Amino acid sequence: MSNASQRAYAEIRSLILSGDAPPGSPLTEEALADICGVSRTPVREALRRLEAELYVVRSDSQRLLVADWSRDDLGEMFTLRAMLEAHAAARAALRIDAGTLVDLRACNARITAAVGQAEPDVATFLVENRRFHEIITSAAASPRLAAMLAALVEQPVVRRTAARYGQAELARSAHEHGELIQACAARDADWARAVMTGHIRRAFHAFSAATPG
Amino acid sequence: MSNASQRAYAEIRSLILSGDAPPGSPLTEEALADICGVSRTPVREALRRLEAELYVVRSDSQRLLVADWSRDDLGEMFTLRAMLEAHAAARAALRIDAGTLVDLRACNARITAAVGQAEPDVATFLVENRRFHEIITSAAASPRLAAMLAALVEQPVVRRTAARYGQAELARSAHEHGELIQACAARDADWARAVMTGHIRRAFHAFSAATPG
DNA sequence: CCAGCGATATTTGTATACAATATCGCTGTT
DNA sequence: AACAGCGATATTGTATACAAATATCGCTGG
Repeated sequence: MSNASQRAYAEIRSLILSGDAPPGSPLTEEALADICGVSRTPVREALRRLEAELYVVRSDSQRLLVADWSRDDLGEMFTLRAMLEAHAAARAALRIDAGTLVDLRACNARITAAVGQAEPDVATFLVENRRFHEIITSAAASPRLAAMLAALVEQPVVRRTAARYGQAELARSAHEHGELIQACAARDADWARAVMTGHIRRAFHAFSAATPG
Repeated sequence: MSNASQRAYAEIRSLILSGDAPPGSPLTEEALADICGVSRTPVREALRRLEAELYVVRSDSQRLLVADWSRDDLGEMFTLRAMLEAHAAARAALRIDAGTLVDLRACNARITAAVGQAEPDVATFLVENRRFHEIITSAAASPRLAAMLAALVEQPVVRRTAARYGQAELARSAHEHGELIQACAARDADWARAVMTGHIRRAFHAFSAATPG
């Protein structure tokens, strides 16, 4: 997937996640091509990928609609993410090298600094938190796992979760990251798995509490 | 994905899984278009999907190669499949309806019959085994889970595993299916999860024993 | 004989044209 | 007024043409 396709993918995905293209609204290739400033061909490739990732669904005969994620869907996404990311953490604990461990510590130091103040820097938290989880996933050294997780980690979902977190919860999140680093340094896969499972499931409950309906 | 795209997908996938296109061999769009009797456009769509499912990988600049699955890759695939399919079984136990339970029993009755003889009918076993697992996955009622599992269940891998099984192991497999049906009928998610986990992991070890290198 | 380089050829990426199919609205009939 | 049938329109699916990127191979110079 090269230039135009990737831009189309990012653009359409952003339309969906920002809410500009609300659930159930139709996505026509030509309109998207206009918006993205490319032809239909790369738009189609982007749509096929979004379809595989269940961001869009096919309605009665072939028309594409923005998918509508129910409360149950979101719960299932969090559960799958908890399973897969915990598995990634366990693998990472067994495989991570010293240099990556240093990166992880540095990353979490930035998170700790961002949330240590009375008025936490949520923007930095979001960026570094994402990076932290990416490092873990990458250290798991399983492209298949990484691909599955990529379609499961939604920044807007994380954002809503973080918005619900107060300073205390953000700090606890950073603390859990620290414990995960300890588990990795100790090469303790079970420990890492348990910490990550709790980490994600707590996020799920915070998200649920923040979500009406 | 309509007619030509789907045929291209099935055709190329079959080329890869049959070994006609061995690991590492290059896949050029035009050649595949000739083989499939369609133009490059549907071939490209098929390749994008195969790429997402990790059947093919991108080499140095943009050329596509048939992926080479290492022993570790296969182990990771089995582990992921065990996790996800066990999760599917747990969900299925909570959601399955009476009619589907009847289908499941009928399916496993055919499996039991096929493997009950001294000379087991492996072909029937393979067809009905696949159907059995599909029913469970479908009863889990999670399109996301179903999509993830679809890319993980390789018929050639299952075939090699079954080929390694003797009559006793095939019969045990059928028995495990029966236990899974019991767990579902009892609405016992933990039981279903445990049975499915063991079921897949045993298959993995049989496969490993059958695989040189 | 080998390294570096450039022309050629191959291959992928993107746009566009065309075909097939479904949707929607209109008209005419009952 | 309601509905069937039909035609216009919109949308997707496929093929092809062209552009850009990349590899291949032969040439030249050392």
